[in-house]
Amino acid sequence: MSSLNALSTPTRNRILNALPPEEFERLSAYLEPVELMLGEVLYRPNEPITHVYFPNVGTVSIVCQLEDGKSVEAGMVGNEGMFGVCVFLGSVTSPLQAVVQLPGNALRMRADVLRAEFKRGEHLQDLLLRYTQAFIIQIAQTAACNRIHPIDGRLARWLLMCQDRAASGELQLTHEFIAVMLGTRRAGVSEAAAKLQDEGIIRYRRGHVSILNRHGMEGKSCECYPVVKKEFDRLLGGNGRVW
Amino acid sequence: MSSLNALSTPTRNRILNALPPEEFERLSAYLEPVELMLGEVLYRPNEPITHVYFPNVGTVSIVCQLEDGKSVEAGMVGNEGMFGVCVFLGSVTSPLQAVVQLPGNALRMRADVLRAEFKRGEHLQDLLLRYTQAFIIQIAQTAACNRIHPIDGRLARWLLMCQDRAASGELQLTHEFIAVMLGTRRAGVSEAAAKLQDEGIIRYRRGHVSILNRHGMEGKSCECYPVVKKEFDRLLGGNGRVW
DNA sequence: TGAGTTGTGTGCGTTGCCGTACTGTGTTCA
DNA sequence: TGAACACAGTACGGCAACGCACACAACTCA
Repeated sequence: MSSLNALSTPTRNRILNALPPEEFERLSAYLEPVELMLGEVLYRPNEPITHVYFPNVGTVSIVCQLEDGKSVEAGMVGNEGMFGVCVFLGSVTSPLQAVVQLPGNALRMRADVLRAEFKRGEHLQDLLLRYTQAFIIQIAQTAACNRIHPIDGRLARWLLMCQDRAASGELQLTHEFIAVMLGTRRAGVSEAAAKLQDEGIIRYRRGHVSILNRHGMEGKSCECYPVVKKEFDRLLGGNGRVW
Repeated sequence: MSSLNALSTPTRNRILNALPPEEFERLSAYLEPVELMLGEVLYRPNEPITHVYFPNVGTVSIVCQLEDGKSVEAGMVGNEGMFGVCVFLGSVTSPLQAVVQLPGNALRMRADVLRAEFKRGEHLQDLLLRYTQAFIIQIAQTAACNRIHPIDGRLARWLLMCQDRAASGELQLTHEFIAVMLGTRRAGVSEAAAKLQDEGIIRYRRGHVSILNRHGMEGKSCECYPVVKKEFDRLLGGNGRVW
């Protein structure tokens, strides 16, 4: 069917896609496709990181785990970015965890290869650094959001971020999982989700959320969504949507 | 009195101090000493950043401002680091604000000079990247902390971080200012501070906090303090104390 | 088909914090 | 010296979210 060869549509990852052809070609020998399985833990806190990942489809949560077993999401990564920033920032470990949130697939690369490529100081370095800046803003805004904003706005924001990265309004998610990401009770998510459903903004059933009215959801979201979105678009050359 | 010349004790900033002499010497021509005045706003959200700062003494808060005028601290910078990371990450603006929290002084450098130095890929690059990693961990932990931990632990943690960076247990701080940083009510800070004072851990009076029992304070702090501290020590070659 | 598992609805008492407000006490000026 | 101001003490009603718990519904698999 498709007459497009592998190199012309090599990946849906926007960082890799932004590379000039010769740089991408050099890298592609080291890129290995992998599946991202729902709930899979790709990085465990403080364990050596062997690979970095460039998602094509699906999303990964960067999660901070606390002593009592609670956890809170610090950031979300989809095909707009990569995870494993600590590798080129100079560390082989990180106290943060990476968990697959929406299943999909990614291209991964050995950490030492990425480090060497980064050191060359070409386009990849620029792209990774700009992504790092966007990621920092995402976390910082989350820090403020977690402190100030009520659960309803946070849930709406979180679902919008998922939709952006999933390239779809059909999300395989349980209230339980969302609760862990937002750092709240499951029951709290159920209540907030019920409100959104009553207003016709989403519809959900057993482990599945459909976003029916994106515009309505944007109205329910806290201010943090547009702040972070703008920053991503500005830094990563957004076209209005993340994908 | 002191027979030490300017170059042998050029600064108390630990990033600059970690540079090899020849690299520092090249930079020093571009380093300009500036005072950090209490409450001074060094970066305003989304306004072009012309200089980066390497604090010697004093601390600066990186603050996220929300629409309703509330604000929450995302990170704290003292002589262990620098601020203006967005400059070498590839952006001239940032939605975050930088406010002087404890007065002191810093060395500043023009943004374009720093960018060029960074691009050389020598030690400064390594140091700045490692610092960026530590800073990310700090913000991420704050995001979780803001969500989960009660105000008493957060206050203790915040005071410890101040003490580390101030190289002193005598802090010029009002409850009002602390409240803005923690993103809570002033009254909430007063209550939490009163508890610490009752236990003999701190003593305060009109705009001044003395830390009397550091060990006791560590016991009151939430887990986030040691997590972030360890990461800073690990990445920036800590000696047990930040200064 | 029926038992077990997983996901959601809902309720209830509790609590930490919010918003607000007013008082009292140091500090700083005119 | 006294007025004005900035900072801290304290109180009170209100509420969002918490922890917990139980019932029911949907899906899975023997």
